[in-house]
Amino acid sequence: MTVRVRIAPSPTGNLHIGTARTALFNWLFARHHRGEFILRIEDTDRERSRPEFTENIISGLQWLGLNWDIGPIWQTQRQHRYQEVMQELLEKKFAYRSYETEAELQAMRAEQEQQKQAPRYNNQHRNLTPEQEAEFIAQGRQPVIRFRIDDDREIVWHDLIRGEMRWRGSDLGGDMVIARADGQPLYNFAVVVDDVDMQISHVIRGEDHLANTAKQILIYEALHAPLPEFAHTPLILNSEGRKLSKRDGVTSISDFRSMGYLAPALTNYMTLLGWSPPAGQELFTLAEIVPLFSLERVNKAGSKFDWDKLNWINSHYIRQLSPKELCTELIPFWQSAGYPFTPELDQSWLLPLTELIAPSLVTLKDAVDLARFYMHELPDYDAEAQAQLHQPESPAILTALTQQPSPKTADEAKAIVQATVQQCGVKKGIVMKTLRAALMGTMHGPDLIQSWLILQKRHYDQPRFQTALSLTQKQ
RNA sequence: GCCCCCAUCGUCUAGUGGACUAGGACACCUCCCUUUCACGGAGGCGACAGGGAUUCGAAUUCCCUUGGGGGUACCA
Repeated sequence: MTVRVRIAPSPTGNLHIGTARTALFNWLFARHHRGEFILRIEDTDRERSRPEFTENIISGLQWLGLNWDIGPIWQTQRQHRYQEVMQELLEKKFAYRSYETEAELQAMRAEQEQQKQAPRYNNQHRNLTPEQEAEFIAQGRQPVIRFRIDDDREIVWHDLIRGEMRWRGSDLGGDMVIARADGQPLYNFAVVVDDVDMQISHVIRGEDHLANTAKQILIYEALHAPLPEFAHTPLILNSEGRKLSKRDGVTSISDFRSMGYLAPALTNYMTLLGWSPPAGQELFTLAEIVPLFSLERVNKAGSKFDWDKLNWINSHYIRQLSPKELCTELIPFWQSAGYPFTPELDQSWLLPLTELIAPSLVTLKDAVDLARFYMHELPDYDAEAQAQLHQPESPAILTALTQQPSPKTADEAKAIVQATVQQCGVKKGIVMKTLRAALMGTMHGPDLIQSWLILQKRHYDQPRFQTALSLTQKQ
């Protein structure tokens, strides 16, 4: 059988990490089986769908490297097809027009709730006479179209992740609306028409669709269409253990990107949420997962999103990059921080700087704070650094340093430190601390010798010694 | 309320009746490296929700309880 899967996001928000993970699993499944992956934009909800969200979804999938073979296909472009199938269902009496007003439906639900019953549609318009229909129409009512769901039906399917699934028709809430009063087709109907037309072989989606699958199977049957395989993946949960939603803060792929997460880190982490490789390794590229991926190894239980682990994976991928590659990633972050530099002209110090701070980066954005000390002629001297500069031996050490030429190499820098140790008769640690305070304005940071060499290239070292020296006098 | 799903360290997970005194990863703690921070290296802490049943033997099978989650739209 030819494998053909799809990701079907609705453009009512940015590309959500849950959608992205479902896309990822579909993509991996398609690539593993040398099948096809389709992108379908489910924009039947016209009030909530926005073009900018479609834009965000498409660029997000591209950025993650989840390329599709067919699409994007917009559901709104398939209106005529839905009307056609709708007509067929009406003619064959699988569907009918239902004339309740919103208020009547609400009243029905309220009464059911009061009687501690499950809210459901009571199918009261299932067999209206032509006269009754004419009466409703005369009243100006706009009908929805409902699909018949027989209470005594049992729906059974074998889920590729969950095994045998069984639903009673009576638990599906009565005849379901498949088209609104304005004629717009609704999700459960449009999905089936599309999946049938597009010959989708495997429907892989989140477990929040379990009940929808039962309903959709009924539509497949009415259409005499072959059933695809179904696989319902576990959900990504927030720290409270609930389905991750927009309200949980950062959940869209574009947000992760602007926070400085790398695409390979994100796909690696998302893969680990609910799936594990046979051999147990945890770090792998998309290409490495493809031959290993199978739905059999997908978990049933939901998994909590864990920033710590994502951070660890991201820092791993950052360290995998060459200084040149990493620098290219970092430049946009430095630019939006407003740092004054010219990417092409300043390679001589941007590259060593990148190499220097690379081990400290968890996200690309961390480079903004870490590079701050090298971007302007003078740093801000924090309290700790000032305290160090107020030490009795500081003036002598700094004076000695100002009398030395700026070092061009690490060896020269170390020699200067050594000479200063001799000249001032203090321990090396004292010289290093004073040097760090004077050069960096803070007592913590990347390797001091390397930092000095970068500052020297910019001719920032001597001005900093001078400034530090003047600070030793102030109280 | 009703229906459905799920249940191993704090978190992600391995485990498909004996190789389990339950393995790995993240986080956390200790030590080493080091002028500092980070990286790296070596250790440590830490889990089968509870109760029955099946079996010579159960984390693994079955049942119940408990707990958690999802769904229950003229959203997707």
